[in-house]
Amino acid sequence: MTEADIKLRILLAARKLFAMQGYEGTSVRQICEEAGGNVALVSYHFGGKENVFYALFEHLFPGNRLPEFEEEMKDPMKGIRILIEGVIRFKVEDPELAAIMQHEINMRTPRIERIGGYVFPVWKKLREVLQTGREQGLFHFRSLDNTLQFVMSALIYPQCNSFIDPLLQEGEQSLEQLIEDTENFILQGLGVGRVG
Amino acid sequence: MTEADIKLRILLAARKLFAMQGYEGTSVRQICEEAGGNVALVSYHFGGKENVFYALFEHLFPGNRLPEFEEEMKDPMKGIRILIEGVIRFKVEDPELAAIMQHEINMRTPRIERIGGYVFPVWKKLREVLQTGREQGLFHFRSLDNTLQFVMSALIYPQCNSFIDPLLQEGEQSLEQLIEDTENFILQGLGVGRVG
DNA sequence: GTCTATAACTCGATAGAC
DNA sequence: GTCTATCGAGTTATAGAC
Repeated sequence: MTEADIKLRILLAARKLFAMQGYEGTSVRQICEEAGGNVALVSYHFGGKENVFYALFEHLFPGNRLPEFEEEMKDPMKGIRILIEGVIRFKVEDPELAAIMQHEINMRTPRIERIGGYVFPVWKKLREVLQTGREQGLFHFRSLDNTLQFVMSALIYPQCNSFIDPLLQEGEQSLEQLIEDTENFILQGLGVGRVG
Repeated sequence: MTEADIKLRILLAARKLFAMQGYEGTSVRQICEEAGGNVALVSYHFGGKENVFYALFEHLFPGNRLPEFEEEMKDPMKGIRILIEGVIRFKVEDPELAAIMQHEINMRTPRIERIGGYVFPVWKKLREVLQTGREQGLFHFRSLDNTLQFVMSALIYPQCNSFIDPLLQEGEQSLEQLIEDTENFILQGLGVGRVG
């Protein structure tokens, strides 16, 4: 068992447990047990529970790759599609980190400020795209603030709550179908294709 | 200080603290300190921390008044407007209880099942309204499951996160304006007025 | 690098005084 | 009805053995 092994296993164990129980609700003991190591390893490798948390974002959050799409973002239609697809893919591929973020934000935890540093660039870009799209006559809405929140909602919220599964009846669907439905709802909500 | 006084003060203190810190993150000691009473009063009046939690829903959740609108719900357009307005008003009038619910759902806490008993009737009604509206040719969408989640998202998520305030720029708005914007986005998203 | 043992703390709950 | 005092079980963190 090399150092990288146990460090990574601690990270993955922490992600799993933070997602299920929250940061406060998860003990260092639990993390190390899940990772197959000893209680003291968190202090030794990360210097405390808090640093394990931030290491998750440093290593596993894909929003850091946003600058790669700089060019496509200049076209609002391309831009909003890329953002929709990117956020949904993130949520499906790493539902645990997504749940952790949603929880931290909802609870306004003491870690929220540093989390903002990771996620704000994504939503700022979405805001720009909505703004540009309205200026070009593609999107139609009264309030940019509210619209930003509606679009964020449709991206963030669904599929994050197995809680509401009893209300659903259609069973499994493909990722592509989900992305298409989301695009349709959001673009219609933005009044794409509307006259005036 | 009568019994009702301290019981109510404990409830309000618990609501405030659960909203800020979550159920697990809030100690009985904190609740009693906030309520201006002693640690033992929770055990005495409620029989434990858990019963304080459920008492919040029993006494303060307005979704229990849903049956009053049975008649209006038969018209999908009236129905969806009532649900939109009702949910938004609840969130604005009792943001703490709303935050508690969002947190519990997000974390799939051990209390989630009983919470479902309070909130599922509301979302079941929304599902019915969407279904009926589609059958009547008013709404247009592929997946009822996904659409239900998009509408729920636009209702639940916005205004719940002061976290994203740094991304907003338009300042205060009236409740009526918020309801109107939400209605517009959702109804457009549902394809109201679309041909075919 | 990983462990055990333990210090120092906070938690929920309650017995018993008043 | 409300308090103090306390129990037992949990927590983070770390000193020191190996």
